[in-house]
Amino acid sequence: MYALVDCNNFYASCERLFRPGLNLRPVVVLSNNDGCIIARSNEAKQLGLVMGDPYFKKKAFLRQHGVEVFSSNYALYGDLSNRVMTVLQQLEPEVEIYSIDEAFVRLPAQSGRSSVEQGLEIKKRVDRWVGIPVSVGIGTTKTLAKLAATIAKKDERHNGVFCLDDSPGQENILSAIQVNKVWGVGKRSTQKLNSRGIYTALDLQQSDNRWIRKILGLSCERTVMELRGQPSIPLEETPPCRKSVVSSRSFRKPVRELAALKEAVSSYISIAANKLRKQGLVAANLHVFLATSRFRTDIPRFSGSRMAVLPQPTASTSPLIKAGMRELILLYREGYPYNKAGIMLTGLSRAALRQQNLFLPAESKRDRQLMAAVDQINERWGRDALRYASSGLRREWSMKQSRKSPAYTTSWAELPIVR
DNA sequence: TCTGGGGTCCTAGGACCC
DNA sequence: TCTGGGGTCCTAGGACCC
Repeated sequence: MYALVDCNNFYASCERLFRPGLNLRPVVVLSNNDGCIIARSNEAKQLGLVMGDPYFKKKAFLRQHGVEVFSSNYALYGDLSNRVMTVLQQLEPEVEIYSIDEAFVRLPAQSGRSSVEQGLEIKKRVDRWVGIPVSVGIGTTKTLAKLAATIAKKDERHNGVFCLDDSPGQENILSAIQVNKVWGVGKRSTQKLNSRGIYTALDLQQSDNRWIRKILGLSCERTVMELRGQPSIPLEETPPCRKSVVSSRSFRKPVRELAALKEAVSSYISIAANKLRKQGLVAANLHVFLATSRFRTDIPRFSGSRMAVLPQPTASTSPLIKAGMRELILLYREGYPYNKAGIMLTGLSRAALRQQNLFLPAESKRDRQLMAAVDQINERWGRDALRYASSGLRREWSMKQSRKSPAYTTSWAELPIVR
């Protein structure tokens, strides 16, 4: 059996962990730049707040209902996520970390306990050792486990653990689930399925899989097989090598000048290059992109991207910035109020196995040492302690985060004090 | 005034190879 | 009159996920 362990309202639960006074209060967490609501406690859900609601539209409502609002604090969420995953890995031999707040776990058959008992044990242990509430869904495939988890979360009779096995009642349960709730079935596929008379998870399970493949492709055919209890999406314990690294942000307010865009793009490149080095990778290509607001139809709009092929694969910040600046200048059009810029690194390979350029000198040892020194200093003193001048000093474009909680667990200066 | 960020996989079509 | 067959690689766009 597979279990999906899913942290309940993860970001909101993280914020509550160090503010237990908020435990029965409505809490929401905002996306970067304090843009949208991306996490809600159950109380906030009950107030009718929706995932993706723009903050500025709900500000008054939130104040009126005494909702506690947080900017996102990824240092905190990342650290608590690691703790949850560590507990799972101590408890079970096979764990796939699926996202920041979810993991698939294989439940061993010969444990002498039912799978629901094992699920309850997992839930109890995470609660006790980390303090984050989780739901556990169990099934013979990952897709069924995901589905079971939505039931575990919604229906309080199950104490947060639900098993969707092949018992006779399964059909009733599947027939009560809308097809768009199935993992892998999104908005577009739902439209196509609905127009062909398929509305529920049961309808999909009973469709002809060849026919589904013709209409919706291979991925959806796999989903059908999985709904029938036939594993078609394997557990991936060791994550495959990353294929791209992205760094992008919305600006605090629209930016028109090239100079400010250069600072932003330099900063994003610095962040991404550091990520590359941390994982022992190098990139062969750098993409730069630039866009005005998607939501303003009353002003001129522009969105575009350019790619540079680097002279040789690298993880050094300066050649990446050099290439990025060149592409940005070519991409930039004067007179637009840009609201977002970003970069993407692709063509990744392991630094140790990189393909050298026959006609260029290999990257020097000095260069590597410089990067290692920069990373070390920034690890110790914070991301921006030492940075390239091209990424700017005043950074008026930098994102808004007006309601951020302390980095309780990852910064000595911000440790909570117990009296 | 104000609407996030970071990923993956699949498919079709074009370019190219022998 | 008539113009093969079997491949690979790359890219862009679509769809999906959290």
